[in-house]
Amino acid sequence: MSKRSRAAAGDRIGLRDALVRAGLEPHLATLLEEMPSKSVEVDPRRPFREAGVQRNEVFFVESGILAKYKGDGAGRRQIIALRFAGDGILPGDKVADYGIQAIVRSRVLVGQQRDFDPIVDAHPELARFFWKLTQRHADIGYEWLLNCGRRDSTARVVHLLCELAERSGLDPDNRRLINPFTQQQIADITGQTSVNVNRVFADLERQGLIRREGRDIMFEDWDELRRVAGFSAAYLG
Amino acid sequence: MSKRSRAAAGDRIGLRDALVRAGLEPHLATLLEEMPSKSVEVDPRRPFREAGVQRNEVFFVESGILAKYKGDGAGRRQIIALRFAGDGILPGDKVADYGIQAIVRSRVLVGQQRDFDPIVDAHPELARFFWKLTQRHADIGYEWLLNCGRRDSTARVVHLLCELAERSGLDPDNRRLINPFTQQQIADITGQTSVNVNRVFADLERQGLIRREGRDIMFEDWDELRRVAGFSAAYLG
DNA sequence: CGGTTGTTTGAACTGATTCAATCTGTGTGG
DNA sequence: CCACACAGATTGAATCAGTTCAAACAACCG
Repeated sequence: MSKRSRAAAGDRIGLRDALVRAGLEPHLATLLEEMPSKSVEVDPRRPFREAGVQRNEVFFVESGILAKYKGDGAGRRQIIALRFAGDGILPGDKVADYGIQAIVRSRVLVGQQRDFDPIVDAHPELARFFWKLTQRHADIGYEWLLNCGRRDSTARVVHLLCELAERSGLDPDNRRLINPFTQQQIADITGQTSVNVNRVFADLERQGLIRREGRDIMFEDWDELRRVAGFSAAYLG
Repeated sequence: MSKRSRAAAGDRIGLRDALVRAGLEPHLATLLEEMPSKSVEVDPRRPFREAGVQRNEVFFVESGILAKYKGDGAGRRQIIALRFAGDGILPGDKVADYGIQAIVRSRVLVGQQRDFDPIVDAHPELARFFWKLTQRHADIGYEWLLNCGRRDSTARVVHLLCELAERSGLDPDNRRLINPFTQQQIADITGQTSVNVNRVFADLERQGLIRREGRDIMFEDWDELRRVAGFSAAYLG
């Protein structure tokens, strides 16, 4: 997805535009938008789709942010991926082993796999487009894995903030990041506890690297933050 | 990829067969195998491809195991994905931010992107096949993320062993797992130190859950191991 | 045999968790 | 406007899982 010049996390753009920005040919984007589907408002932190059931659906995020998550079987929860406006959650060939929740109030286009598949079959470029999109999602997943596996808790949190700034299109001179996450959600993404996330934030603020206003975050020292996070935007493609 | 009835980690099967087993139409598999390419022996734990350079190559594993890895910029290393026989490492549109190494001595078919792309363009089913394959790889990556983020060190190690048993096709009544990994590599996959991996193994053996002969591992109590790992093979598709 | 690579063990340390309590902001109904 | 409930943020104290450092040991190979 190419970078957007100015678009906050909660922005509202049409699905077609979002797909075109993501690199899809306009006429194919139109096709997808016109696919039989319903557009749904999804409340944050409420059940939307549970894991473990057969789901024959396609989702496209029109606005807001969705999270895919998995449980470890003992109540611990890991958010494994985020989907921003224009991103999709595509059906696999098996029972979905992940649930879906919204991070912020989101508008989601829900289609049926039986309507989606024929369109893809009829337009080979779509398979290629979704292949590339899946590749991008996998690459982000790999960076998250590096994050959880090899970085300390401060770096993990800051890395997520840097990624969020990139993906939600913070402009470089505007230092305010509109942070849509609760500390618990940041914990679920970065593989730690909300208590520790809170301590990390307090530390960062004490060191003067960030300043906080409510949930939002001011990047006081962008370069130093990138450094402590070991952040390089390369993996975002 | 469908399960193989009997095939150890180091087995030697033709690429074509491996691709067909992975679900590809025979004539398409033939096309890929006949693509201009060279077949290379890759030594384990030696540099094969470094991160950060433009790579216009496609790789298909003919035999053995390849690992994709990333560094955190401070010398710490995370293995982010494994590729078994029949798996491919497909080119992205950007500079590869990961390196490649072999886990065991492997035979790898190396092709050029400029030869690969036209074949895919000419055969739409290939785009769909690789899309599905990428989706599978992403799903495995997500499970690894859950592993690193939410499970303790014992569960992480055992989970990897269970996955290895599934992916390399251990048969259910044969309890011996031919383990190709050094403890350092297991540490690099599960996000911990080799010292701790060693302690985990010693614990598991002390508890009678596994027995070790050299590097290989006997599953003494398959059910209990799956339980401590929270392992369910669903994500492997 | 010597060199190299991987495994094992101990002791000290520390980053992060756990548990529990308190505080803050926001929305709701009276 | 206030009282109340609720979700999320903050803090402290105790604990523990996993790291770090360092050294010894084992297996393999030319």
